[in-house]
Amino acid sequence: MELKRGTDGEKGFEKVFAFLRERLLAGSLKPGDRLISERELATLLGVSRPIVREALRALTVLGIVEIRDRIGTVVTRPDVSVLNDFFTFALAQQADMLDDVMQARVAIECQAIRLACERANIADFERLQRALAKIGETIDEADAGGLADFDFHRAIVVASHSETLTVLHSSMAGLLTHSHRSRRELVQAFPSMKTYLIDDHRRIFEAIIARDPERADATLRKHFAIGDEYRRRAVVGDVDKTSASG
Amino acid sequence: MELKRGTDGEKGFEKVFAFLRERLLAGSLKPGDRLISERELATLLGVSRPIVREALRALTVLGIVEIRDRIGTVVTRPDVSVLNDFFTFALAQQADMLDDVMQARVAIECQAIRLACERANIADFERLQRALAKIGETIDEADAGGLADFDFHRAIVVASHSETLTVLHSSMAGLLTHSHRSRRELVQAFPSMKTYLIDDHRRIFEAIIARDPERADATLRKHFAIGDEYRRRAVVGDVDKTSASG
DNA sequence: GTCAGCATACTGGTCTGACCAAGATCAGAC
DNA sequence: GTCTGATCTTGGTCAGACCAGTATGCTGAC
Repeated sequence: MELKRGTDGEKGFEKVFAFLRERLLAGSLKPGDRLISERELATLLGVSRPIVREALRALTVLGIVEIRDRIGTVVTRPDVSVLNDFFTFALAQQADMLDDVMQARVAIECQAIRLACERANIADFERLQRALAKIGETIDEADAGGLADFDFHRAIVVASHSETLTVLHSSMAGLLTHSHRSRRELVQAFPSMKTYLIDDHRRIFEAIIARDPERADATLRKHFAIGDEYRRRAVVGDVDKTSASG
Repeated sequence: MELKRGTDGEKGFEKVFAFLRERLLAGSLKPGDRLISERELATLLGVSRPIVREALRALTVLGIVEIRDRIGTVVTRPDVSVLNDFFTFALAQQADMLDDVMQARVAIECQAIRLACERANIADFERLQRALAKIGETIDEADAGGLADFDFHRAIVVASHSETLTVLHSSMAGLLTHSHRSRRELVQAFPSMKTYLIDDHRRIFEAIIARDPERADATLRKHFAIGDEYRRRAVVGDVDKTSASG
């Protein structure tokens, strides 16, 4: 990595950032710790306060520290929001990335569901069941339905008890909700989707209950594939109730 | 999202950040564009220059813009380094996260290999083949061997032609190299690993050549599982040449 | 002795204005 | 028309200042 040893060579910002990074990585600065004040840091490193603020702000957007007004700067546990921001920006500038992100989402979820089969506990099962029920109840509503769909999938990832997977998954949350919602809007055009949505999710749920990773993965994968298929058909205007297309 | 409409309410930093974020997300600021100068931005938004710098610095660490000394600030294509930084920091503070990250790595790679089966071209095949050969050549070297191993796996992800997967994968590169290297050190203790390493990678390669996603995924997954198994046995000192354990 | 209340030191949040070094630009010399 | 150099502009940084609240501790009342 480009972890330059920061004795003196760097410019102001780099110096402060490297200084803090070292402590952070070495563990001498742990979550919960309060940093010394901006002024002290400035004099300590021989830079001006604005520079210190730049470094602190940088760490803030990275979710490493939190600047509390009139309190001080404290080290926080790494947060998701960074990835969220990143994906948000990245996506805005490359719309074609959306399909890519969906692939990543599939990757995360399929791995999560395998872990979920091993690690899920009663609470996870209950959460999944509730989400499943909600999907059935909101099948005709685009907004609520999309949310229920999203909740179910999130419940899968949560059940994996893997923080990293959860973080990655939720970092794509913004995009996923869009996707889920638009999928629900397709329900109007594709009545057959209702069965697909309900049955698929139920089958996925059952596979987790059965603690069968292979089946769960395969079912989930198929679920995504069918969703893609519907979306493709929607694009070409091939609706199953032979209505007019755009 | 917390995309507050930034007319005036926010504090200085938020105001500038929100202002730029809007342009970035709306697409009026595209990669390659040069922002107006810090001074102009400051007067335009009614804040001081240090504040503007904070916002620009924040965007910099997010990999959205690049501040070029004495040139100006330009919008860049979203970069991996953010995720790299994030994972680096996150991992430093939660060592237990490493296993989690490995799970994410498996997720990414298994998805990537499926895509690779569909999308890989001749160049990808050749890259894989070269990496495979390298693995055979460097089987007795810890460093070079670890690198060759890593290259092969990266080649898989590259062959998926999915930028997001590639980004995610390489963001975990730092950790993966460690993992690959320590695995190679195990080779000393487990002579049987040589066969495992070479044969497994070859089987993976063949599955991609055959363009069989299911087989490729399954083989890769098994590959990881066996690696885990070796690592577990190493921890408990169960070496296959009945040598002394630590 | 205890506790409320206020003064003060300290913190982040921000601004102003200034200086430096070097790329960018354009006028003027050739 | 081209080349060169002064000037403008840009980022990089600093110093010092003010504000608004927090935290602390001292003081005085009880």
